[in-house]
Amino acid sequence: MSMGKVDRVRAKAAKRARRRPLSKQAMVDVALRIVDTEGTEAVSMRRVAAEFDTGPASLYAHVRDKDELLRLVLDRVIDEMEVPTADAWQDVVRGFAHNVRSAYQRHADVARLSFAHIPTGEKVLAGSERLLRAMIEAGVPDRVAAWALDILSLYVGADAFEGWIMQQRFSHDARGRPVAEVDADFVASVQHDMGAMPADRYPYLARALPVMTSGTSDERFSFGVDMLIAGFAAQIPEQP
Amino acid sequence: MSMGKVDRVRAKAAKRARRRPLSKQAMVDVALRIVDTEGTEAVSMRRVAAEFDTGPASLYAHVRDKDELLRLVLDRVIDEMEVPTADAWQDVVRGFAHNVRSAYQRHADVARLSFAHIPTGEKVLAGSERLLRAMIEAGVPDRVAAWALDILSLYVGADAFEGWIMQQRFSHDARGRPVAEVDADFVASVQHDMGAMPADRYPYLARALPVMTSGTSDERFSFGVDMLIAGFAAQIPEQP
DNA sequence: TAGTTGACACGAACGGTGTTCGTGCGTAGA
DNA sequence: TCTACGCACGAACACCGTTCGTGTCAACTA
Repeated sequence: MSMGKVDRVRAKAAKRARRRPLSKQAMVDVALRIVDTEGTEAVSMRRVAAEFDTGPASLYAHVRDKDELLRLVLDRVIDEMEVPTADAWQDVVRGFAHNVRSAYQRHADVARLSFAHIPTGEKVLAGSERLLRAMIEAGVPDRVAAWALDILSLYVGADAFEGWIMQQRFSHDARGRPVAEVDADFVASVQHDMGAMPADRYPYLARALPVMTSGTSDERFSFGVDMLIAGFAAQIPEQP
Repeated sequence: MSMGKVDRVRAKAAKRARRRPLSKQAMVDVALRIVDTEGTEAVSMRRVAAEFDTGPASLYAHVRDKDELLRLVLDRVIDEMEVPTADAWQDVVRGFAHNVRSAYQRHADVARLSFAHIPTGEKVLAGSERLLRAMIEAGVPDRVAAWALDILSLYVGADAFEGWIMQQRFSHDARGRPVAEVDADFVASVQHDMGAMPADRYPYLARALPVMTSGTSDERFSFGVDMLIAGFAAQIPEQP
């Protein structure tokens, strides 16, 4: 049953010819598919390599690090964003935030990778340019516009990441149960964690807790963006 | 040279008597010290166990998970915050944000653990209560106040985490070199990453890039908080 | 006091992880 | 035809989180 040396070499060559070749692109494809189905934590060099019928060492010819691979994944995801096209600067800001968030949301917890990473894809550059132009032309000071871009990116990434974690927790608990029930359970469990949170010592908190989870996550996100927009708007100096 | 059984048992007993006993508290102490000196990624069950002269299995009698241990670490850190005492609601919000951030900043990248975790420490409950009361008494609607707490917590955590990463990157590059030079290098490297970022295609972005890194990280953070405060303020309905 | 129970301790092992080293193959240029 | 050189990759290193089964010891019961 054992193969001779020639056979082994031939089988190896055939295998290599059959599968698609390694490349940065192809590796990102594979990694992103893993992210989509199982999240960023499930990506491992061995796992990616296995999809190419090889060992992990092969990947290091194309990529310095696991970190670099994940950064490439994030870059690809973020370049899925649509460039906002609205007229009013407020709508441009809203569109930017919404579109970046949508891109993240399509890919599990990929937003986890967004912290302290300055993206450089075509789309996100165009989107940022659009946002800055809209704000500055509306009279927002340069500094405010630049910082606004920074803050928005941070907020969007954080929201998308937190949203994914929450969704995971929910879908784990909720097996076809009614939403209201799951929601009530959540509030109850938080109250329990807070040590029954004596309502006489923390009356406002007790009152706020059910409100905090009211509304959809989309509504809460939009609310946050609108709060920031209102802040930016207040920075426009009066016209003489 | 080899020990008899009796000797081995005696040595073991002596060792056990000498070191301090395992407990949730003590484990959090050790884990937090590791976090402070080397960051959250450096915490491992083996490492913590080694500080008690034992193997990793011993820890599982006190803690369900590595996750639980890290959550306990975060809870301890967050309970270092000072409860804001200002009068004006805006200053309460500012104080809350600043104090939580300070607690995070004292402990490396501990803010990484803050996402989707609802803290339950005494101090943070008191701080939240104070914040909610200040806002609601100022006429902010319940829903806005509750969501404001949510958004602030998210923003503070994200800022502290990002700040730590940036600081790491800086202190790695900057070995006693003048700050301005390091800063210029940073801008240059970002520009390089952006594919030289043609200034004719992205004029606003090119202009905004140096501005984005202007000011201290504290200033940028305060700016963000003030933007949110302005947004919240705009939600106070007019008095009849 | 003798026996039992239960909480804590922990060595060993399982099945993973990222990364490096040394070697080999195959192709492009001299 | 010979020589480099980029890519491939098996093997190994030094870790990781977690579980299992056993061991030990203190406190409670009879």
